[in-house]
Amino acid sequence: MVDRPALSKGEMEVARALWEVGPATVREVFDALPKDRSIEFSTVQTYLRRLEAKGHANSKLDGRIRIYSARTKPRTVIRETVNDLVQRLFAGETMPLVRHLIEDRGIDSADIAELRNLIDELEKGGSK
Amino acid sequence: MVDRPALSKGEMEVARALWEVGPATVREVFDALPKDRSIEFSTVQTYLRRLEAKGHANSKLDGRIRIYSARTKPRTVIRETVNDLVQRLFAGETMPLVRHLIEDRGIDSADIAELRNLIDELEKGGSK
DNA sequence: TTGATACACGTACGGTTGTACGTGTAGGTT
DNA sequence: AACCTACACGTACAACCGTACGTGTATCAA
Repeated sequence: MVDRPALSKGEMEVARALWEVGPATVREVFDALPKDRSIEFSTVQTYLRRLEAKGHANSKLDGRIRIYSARTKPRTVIRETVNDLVQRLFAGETMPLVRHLIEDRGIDSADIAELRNLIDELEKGGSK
Repeated sequence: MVDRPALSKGEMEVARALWEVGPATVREVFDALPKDRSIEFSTVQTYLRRLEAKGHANSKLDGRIRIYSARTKPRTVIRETVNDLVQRLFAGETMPLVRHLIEDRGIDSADIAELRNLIDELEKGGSK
């Protein structure tokens, strides 16, 4: 469990794109970013470099093209990021954020169904 | 709706404390921070100053003592922060985060009950 | 073979952030 | 009166962030 530096916002979105498109070139990561996200190719390149510097990615040259791959799993990064956020903005409590998400951002009926299942499961199996 | 600069992590936790203890002195905000949060008084002072500079707080002198009060509501800051996070880390989707919170951080049975109510309400009234 | 294209890599630069110290002074304590 | 304490306020400073440009070079199209 090496303690890697936290990701900045910009790094995070590039990391997410990298998770999505798997081991990939800068171009592929760049293309995987939301198209309304106006950002230069070279900026993405910088983020990938920094991601690697922070130990969140690896890269190797394939010919003259550099291939990046994620080194940390989404789950890990999400956990650390969300834990930090909950700590700072909600004094460590989970539910206020859950409530906010559901009430403020809204979820559709398919999500409601899924959520119902989720908590049914929790109630059944997961005591602890 | 003046567009205020986003809050940094440190500013956020101080903002949260300020919301909690209402108009308050630096000392009161300082004391409202989790006691395991090792931080200097003067650092909190700096954060409050920055919060004010960013338009998220006001202050006035009451005799020798400066009183800070929040200028933005929790809901607003939370909304902006969470929206940004969801955008960057979850490509804009709400449910993966909800799922993460419930599965990874866990909620107790009281919370489950509350959640059930919440979605019952949603299903009943709120179509849209 | 000569451009055009694409990419790697180095570098940059002002702004923000985390963290805190030091100095001056008012108000309480002996 | 002489201290101690608490706070305001100014200042600091390195690291990190967002953002990107420029230069060199390999590859592809004509």
